[in-house]
Amino acid sequence: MGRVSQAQAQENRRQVVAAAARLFRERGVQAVSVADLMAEAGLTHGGFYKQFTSKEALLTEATVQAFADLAALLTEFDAKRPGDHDAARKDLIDYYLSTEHRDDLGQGCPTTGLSSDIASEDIGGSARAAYADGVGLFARWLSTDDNEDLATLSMLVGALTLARATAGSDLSERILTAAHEALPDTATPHEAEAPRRRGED
Amino acid sequence: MGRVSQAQAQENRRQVVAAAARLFRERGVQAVSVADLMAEAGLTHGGFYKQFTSKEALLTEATVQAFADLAALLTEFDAKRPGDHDAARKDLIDYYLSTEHRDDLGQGCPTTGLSSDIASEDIGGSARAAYADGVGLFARWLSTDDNEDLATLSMLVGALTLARATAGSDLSERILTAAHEALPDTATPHEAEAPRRRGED
DNA sequence: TGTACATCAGTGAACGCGCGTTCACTGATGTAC
DNA sequence: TGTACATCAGTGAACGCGCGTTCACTGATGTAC
Repeated sequence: MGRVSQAQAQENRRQVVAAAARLFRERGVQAVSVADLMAEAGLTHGGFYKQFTSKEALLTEATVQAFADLAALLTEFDAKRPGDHDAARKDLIDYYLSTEHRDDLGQGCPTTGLSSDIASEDIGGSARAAYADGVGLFARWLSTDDNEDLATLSMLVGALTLARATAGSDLSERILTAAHEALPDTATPHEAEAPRRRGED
Repeated sequence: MGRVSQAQAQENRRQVVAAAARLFRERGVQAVSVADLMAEAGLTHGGFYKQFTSKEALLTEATVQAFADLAALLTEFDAKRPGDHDAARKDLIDYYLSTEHRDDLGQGCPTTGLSSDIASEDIGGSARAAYADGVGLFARWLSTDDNEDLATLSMLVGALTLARATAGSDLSERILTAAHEALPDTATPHEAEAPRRRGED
């Protein structure tokens, strides 16, 4: 299996980044090996360093990718409620605090899913910067005016984090419900269907 | 260096659990080796299995210990405001959302500090159960009446999680401030001094 | 109280294992003519 | 369009390393008498 076309190489690279964006959220950076990531694209581990300088560098790319996917999801929510951002915001909150989202780490919000791995990264590093950019984007979308809603974002991230860590206890669902009811003007049963995300490969 | 007194053995064990409670929060379970933990108590790694059945079993004990420390801290907050739980609650929130707490992972809140490692544990495992118990305890303390305040807890955990992951960006402080202002009846500048925690060894 | 001996907390070498990264090699791709 | 050759994406063995766990051993502790 010699050289591969530039288009194929680019596609392989894309798949590795997509796998990282998913698996890093699902299991954490340390629990996913370079070999695991390459295998997701149907490759062996040796070629990894033809595409990436290190596993850590891939984390930055995966973070950028995960937040790009989130941005696309937010756009989708807006598209379903043309001209009514408040309704889209309400829909997003319904989805965010659903048990479906709680149980879907790989495709779930990178703000929550990557927080712990990013917190372990060096201050000043590119992964942290990509993460902070993504958080800013999300917070701005959550605002009902032209600011950013960091308090709502904190509530969402905290409730999802806690619901995941207490999954299996009845606290888990009660946390999601409590957070939902505490968010102003969005106190409705949270059964909204989640928009389908684009498939990964 | 042969056999050691039962009192000394018990004290060594206590120190290893204390080290785990601190380092697991600080760096995460995977980033702390059995040798690291034993070294904190001045021991070599080989004796670990005379005291614990596995590293995972130690996580359960460390979780219990970390939440016991949190409970003691909450009691301290109450003791400083005799008969005025609401004031104690306000003090706790000031501390919780301070930059000092953000930067003090090892001694900081286990609800936030252990959430990611606990989420990776098996559902039904003892570490998860210890964590859920601790979350319940904290949520009950946060209530102004006899219930539990899971929404406030979500806000606190989310803000601290985000502030830590965005440390180095100006978002970090703004998240702490925004969460503080969003919590009802506690909107004051967050400069409260933190109670001193008991030393570790 | 003193003695003989079993206990067992702690030591340090060793185990098998998986990791991130490197590297000589392969052979289809891409290009210069 | 066809040919000769340089490029380089991917392979798979190998590197050094650190991990969780095991184990034969040590020798002070704790106990039975």
